Amino acid sequence: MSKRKLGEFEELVLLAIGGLDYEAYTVSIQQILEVHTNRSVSMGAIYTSLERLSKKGFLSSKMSEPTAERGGKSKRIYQVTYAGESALQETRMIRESLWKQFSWSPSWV
Amino acid sequence: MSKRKLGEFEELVLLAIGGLDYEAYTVSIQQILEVHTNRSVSMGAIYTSLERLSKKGFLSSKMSEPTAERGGKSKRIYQVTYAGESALQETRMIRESLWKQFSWSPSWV
DNA sequence: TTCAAGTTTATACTTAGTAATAAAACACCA
DNA sequence: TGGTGTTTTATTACTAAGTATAAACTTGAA
Repeated sequence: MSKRKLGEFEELVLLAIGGLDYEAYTVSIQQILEVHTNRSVSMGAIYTSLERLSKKGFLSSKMSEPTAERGGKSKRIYQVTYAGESALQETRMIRESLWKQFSWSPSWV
Repeated sequence: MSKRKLGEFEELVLLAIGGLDYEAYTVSIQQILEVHTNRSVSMGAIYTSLERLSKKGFLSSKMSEPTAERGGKSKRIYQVTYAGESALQETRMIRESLWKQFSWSPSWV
């Protein structure tokens, strides 16, 4: 067992995939992320993130059949593994426990 | 506006400081983080993070008076700025909206 | 003058983001 | 029917930003 931590973008990618029931591939992930974060996200950024997440065991994937539309080449479909889901839960817990203490006070500077 | 984003560790540091009312310096931040994350955190990691966060305008700081204990030199005390607080809120919102969609399904692999 | 409690710097490693290339499939027309 | 173009997607190579470790420096009380 090694590092198994989540980067900030990796976390968003995992969450996006978890919301895309069996239909998660680079383009649909990109769309979801752009909608939720309200900023543009490049395919390459997603791709490298997907690779790392797969290596860490947080994602599994398989190639789909090609579809009968123009340019409809086969996609690589991703899914969050059990390990991925627990990693998400864990970082969520940590942040929540810190938020409980949090109180913003006006600055003295 | 600017690209002011938060790294995963930067976010934890900000949250920790927000919970340490006027008493946040490197060592107390370290303690809080170790308690909440249950893993060891180095001073240097915190320090570089504090620097970046200050440059981004998410933290302000001042030196304290020395204390009367052995080795009690003056500490640099940090506080979350208004900008820092909103950055935290924003990333929290994004994650929450993604969690709403999230549903983990057993793998097909 | 020694030592504890801090801060700061140097450096290596990991994640994130950009840009460019490659490949698979359908459309369209000579 | 074969070739060229266009769309959709995957992949790789490179650069920038963030994270981690370790060691060096500073200050002040004992």
